Amino acid sequence: MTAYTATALKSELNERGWRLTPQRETILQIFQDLPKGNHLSAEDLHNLLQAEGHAISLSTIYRTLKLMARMGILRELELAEGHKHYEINQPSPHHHHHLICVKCNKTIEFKNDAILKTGTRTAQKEGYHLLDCQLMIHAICPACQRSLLPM
Amino acid sequence: MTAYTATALKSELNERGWRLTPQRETILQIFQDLPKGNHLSAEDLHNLLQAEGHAISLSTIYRTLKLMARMGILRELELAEGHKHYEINQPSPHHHHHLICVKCNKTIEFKNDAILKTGTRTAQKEGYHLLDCQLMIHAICPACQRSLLPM
DNA sequence: TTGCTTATTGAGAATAATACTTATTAAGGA
DNA sequence: TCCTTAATAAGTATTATTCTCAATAAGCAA
Ligand SMILES: [Mn+2]
Ligand SMILES: [Mn+2]
Ligand SMILES: [Zn+2]
Ligand SMILES: [Zn+2]
Repeated sequence: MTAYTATALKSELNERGWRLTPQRETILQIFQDLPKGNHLSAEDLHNLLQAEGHAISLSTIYRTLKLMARMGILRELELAEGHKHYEINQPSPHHHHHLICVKCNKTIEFKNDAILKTGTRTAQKEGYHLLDCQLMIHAICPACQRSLLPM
Repeated sequence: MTAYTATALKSELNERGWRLTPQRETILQIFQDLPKGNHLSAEDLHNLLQAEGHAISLSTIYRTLKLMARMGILRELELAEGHKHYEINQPSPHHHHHLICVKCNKTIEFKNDAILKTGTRTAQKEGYHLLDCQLMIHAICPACQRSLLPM
C-alpha cells in the first residue's frame, strides 16, 4: 500500500555502498506510475523513457532492471519467449499471479493470498531471504484452442 | 503415477498430424529416467545424449523441448539466468515447485497440492487449457546472504 | 508391401537479448 | 570542496535460440 519512495531506495542503496542516481530514480518512478496490469520489457522501458524525454542508455536500463529485481523492488516475469518483463513488486493486497497463454501470450492477472503465504513460509523455513513469489500458469487460451495453426 | 509411454506420445502427435520419431522417443525416455530433482538445459540434454551414443542435433533438441513443453509433457523452468531448464511434468503427488537462490541458483523443490488446485481452478474458470502450473520463489540462500560479493 | 506426401532432421548461418569493456561522469562521504 | 570509486553511455562481444534448406523418413493409402 505504502509507495516505495526514492528516499527509501537511496537508503537501501547506500547501506550497501551503492548510489542513488537520477536514472535509477526515474526508472523507479516509471514503474510506480505504471497502470496496473502493465509489464515492461527492457526495450519498452527504453522507448517509454525516450518518449518522456529521458535519454537513459540501454546498458543502464538492463543494469537497473537486474539490480532492482535482485533487491526485490521489481519482479522479473517470463510473459513471452525471448525476453523478460518487469513490474513493481507489491505486497498483499496488490500482490498477484499470472495465467499466460503460451501461444499468443495473452495474460490474466489473479490474486491469491494463500500462495504468498506459502512462499513466505517456505522461504523462511529454509532460511532464504524472500525476494519474489510468483505462480505462473502456462496454458492455452480459448481463442488459441480454436485456432488451427501448428504449435 | 502412470508413466507417459511412447505409445501415448505417438497417439497425441498423430492426432495433430505430427509424427513420432526415434529422436522424440529417445528424448522422452531421457526425461522419464531422469532422477528426481534433476533439470536439464538444452545443452545438458545434448551432452547426455552424446554420452549415451545418441547423436541428436541441437536443432532437434531445441525443437523437441519446445514441442513437448507446448504439449504439457515437459515443464520449462527459469532456474538460472540465460537459459531454460526442463523436467518431466508430472501430476500430483509428484508435482512440485521451486525455491531458487537468485545469486547461486541453489534450488529446493517442495510440494503443495493446494497450489496445483488453484492453478487448475483458475485456468478452468477462464477457459484456458492448463499445461503447467509452477510457483517460483525467488530468494537469497543462507550462504549467499553471508557473502559480501556485490549483487 | 510399395509409393507418395510432407513432417522432421541435421548442419550451418542468422538473430536478438543481454552482458561486457572502457573512458568519462558524478554520488557520497570526509 | 575534494577525493574515491560507483555508475553511465556507447559501442562491441557473447551466446542461447531460431531460421533456412536440402536430405531423410513417418504415416497413410492403394
Ligand atoms: Mn502483473
Ligand atoms: Mn523440479
Ligand atoms: Zn492464446
Ligand atoms: Zn545462494
